[in-house]
Amino acid sequence: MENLNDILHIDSNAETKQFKKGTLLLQKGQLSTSAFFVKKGLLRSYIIDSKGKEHIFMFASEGWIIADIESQEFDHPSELYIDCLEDSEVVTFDRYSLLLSESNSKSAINNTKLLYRRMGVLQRRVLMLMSSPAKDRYFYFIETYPDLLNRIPQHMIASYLGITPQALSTIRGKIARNN
Amino acid sequence: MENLNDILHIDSNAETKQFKKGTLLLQKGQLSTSAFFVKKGLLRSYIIDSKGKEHIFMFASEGWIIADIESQEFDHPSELYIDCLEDSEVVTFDRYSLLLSESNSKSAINNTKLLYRRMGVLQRRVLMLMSSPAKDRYFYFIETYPDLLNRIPQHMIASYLGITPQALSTIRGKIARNN
DNA sequence: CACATTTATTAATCTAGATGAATGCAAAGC
DNA sequence: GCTTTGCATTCATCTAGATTAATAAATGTG
Repeated sequence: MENLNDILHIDSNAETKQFKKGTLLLQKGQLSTSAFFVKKGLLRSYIIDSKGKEHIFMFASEGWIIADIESQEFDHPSELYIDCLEDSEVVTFDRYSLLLSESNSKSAINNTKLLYRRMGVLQRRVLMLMSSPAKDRYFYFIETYPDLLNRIPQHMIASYLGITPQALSTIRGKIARNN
Repeated sequence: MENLNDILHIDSNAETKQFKKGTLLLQKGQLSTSAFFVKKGLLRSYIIDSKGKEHIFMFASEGWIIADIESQEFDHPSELYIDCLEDSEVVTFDRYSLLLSESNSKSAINNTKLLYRRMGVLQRRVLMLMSSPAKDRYFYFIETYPDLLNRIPQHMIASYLGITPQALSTIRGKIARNN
C-alpha cells in the first residue's frame, strides 16, 4: 500500500484508529478537511434529503479513500455523512497533505492516477444514472463490486443505485424467476 | 492560463486547431488518449444509448478540458462522442503528458487541484441525479452555468439534466406561470 | 430465553417523467 | 422567395419506480 505510506510519511497527524460499526466520522454541517483511508472494514458516505431519505454516494472498503470532496473543494459545510458499516480501522489524514505530497514525484504520479481512476468511476456512475434502468445498474454493481455484495444490506445497495428497497426487491424477484 | 502553458510546454505534439461547429473530435469505439483543451468555443461529450437516445455528460467552454476519462483509465474503446457546439479553437494533447508534467511541482499542484475540483462537481452531479427532482436540477444548472444558458439549445440542457425536451419545456412553463 | 429491531418480500395505488403526435416558428439552404 | 430542417411548446397516454402498508424471517440484545 504505497499510497498509505506516503500519507503516513507526510502527514504527521495521520494515525490509525479503530471505530465500531455505526460510528459517525463526518456529519452534515461540519467544516472538515479530513479524508479517511480504510485499512480494514467498510465505510460509506451519504446524504439525507429534505424528506429525510438517505442516498448513498459511495462505499469504501479496504484500500479506498473516502471524503466529502465537494464541500472541501468549495469550502462549504459538509452535506455528506460518513459512517462505519463494519468495525473498521481507519487512517485519518488531512486532505491538503495529499497536495503537498505531490512534490515527491513518485507518489505524485500515483496519487494523480488514483484521482483519474476515481473520475472514471464517477463518469460511469453519472452516465448510468442518466441512461440505464435500475435493473441494468444493479447488474453493473454486482459485476463491479462482487465482494461488497455480501457485506452490505440490500436496502443500502438500493440506495446506492438510486431506487427504493422495494423496487430492488421486485427487480431481484423478476430476475430469480427469469423475466 | 497557466495550465495551458504547462501543457504546451510539455507535450510537443500539442497544437491549436480550428474546428467548425458540428465537427466530431471523438467517436464511440475509438481508442484514444487525447484530451481537448478549449481555448475558444464550446464542446460537449455524450453517449448514444441502445435506443438511439443522446445523453450529454458535460459541456466544455473556454478554459475547460474534456475527454473520455473512463475509457482511457480502463483501456476500453470510447463510449463517448465529443463534438463542437460552436466554431472552436482547441488544443489537443496527450492525456499522459499531464501525468508527466507532475514532476514540475508548481503545475503538479495546479493540475491536482483541478482534478479535485472536477471530482467535486461530479459528486454533486451524482447526488442531484439521485435525490433531486428535475426542476431542482434545472435551477441548479441555471445558477451554476448562467453563461452557458444562452449558448446551448434547450433540448441539450434537458439531455444534460437527464430528462426529455418535453419535460423541460413543461417545467419551464410551470415556472413561468409561477407554480 | 423472550422481545425489539432490522431486513426482505409482496401487493395496491400513485406520480414524475417518458413517449408519441400535432402545431407554430424561426433559421438555413437553395 | 419558398421550402426544408431544427427547435420549442402543448396535450393525451403510458410506465418505471415511489409510496404506503402488511407480513415474516433474521439478527440482536438484555
